[in-house]
Amino acid sequence: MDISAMSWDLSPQEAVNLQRELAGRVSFRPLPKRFDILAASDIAYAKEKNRLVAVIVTFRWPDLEPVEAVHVISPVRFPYIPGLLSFREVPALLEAYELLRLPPDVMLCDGQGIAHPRRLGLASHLGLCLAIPTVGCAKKRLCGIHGPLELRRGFDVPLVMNGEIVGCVLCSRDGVKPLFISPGHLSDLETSRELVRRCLGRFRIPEPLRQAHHLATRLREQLTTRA
DNA sequence: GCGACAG
DNA sequence: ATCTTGTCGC
Repeated sequence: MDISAMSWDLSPQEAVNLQRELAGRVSFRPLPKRFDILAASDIAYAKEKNRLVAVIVTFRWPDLEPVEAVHVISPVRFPYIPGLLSFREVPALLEAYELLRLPPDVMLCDGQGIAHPRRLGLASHLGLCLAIPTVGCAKKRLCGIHGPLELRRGFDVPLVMNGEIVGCVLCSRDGVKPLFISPGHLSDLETSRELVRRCLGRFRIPEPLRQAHHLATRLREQLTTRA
């Protein structure tokens, strides 16, 4: 199957079948010890106009100095269905990716990696399409179970699915709701968690994702405020 | 049948 | 995610 020529106009059932097939192609390995560019992606929706803004921002690693930011605005053509988020967001992110002048070495995604019912969350799906390492960083749990977590910055507990550890639940700041970290593609449990830890600033959301989210929101405003 | 349910 | 007002806290 040729991922680059993939059709994105699928029925939910076809999407599920595709996920089952693609999940077997996800691979795991430690993220590179050293690399130059980290990317973070996010999407904002202009509900009224049925359009979305896909944003990718890149940073130098490990200092996190901004490098470039790109975005695309495109129509929403797949409904939100828990477990099928990637079919709604990945197509636009692939378009945005083409606009980057400097290809990133790793991408942080706003959603799950393999912590997914069929082990193919947004981060895994996107990483597979781009053939680059990705890490999933979600604000809520999709599936899996975990024990109690002490709400102190840096603390984490394993996220378990069917007896297997698929990620971790990480407290990014004292007293806040935890993040759900899982490997996307070409990454692993430990290096994914450490990458996110190194991206933590003074807010709950890791700084790169937070900036991508800010830009997406700002662009959505323009879309709503203008003609 | 009854919840749970990324963004 | 989006919509939406005031409000509690550092």
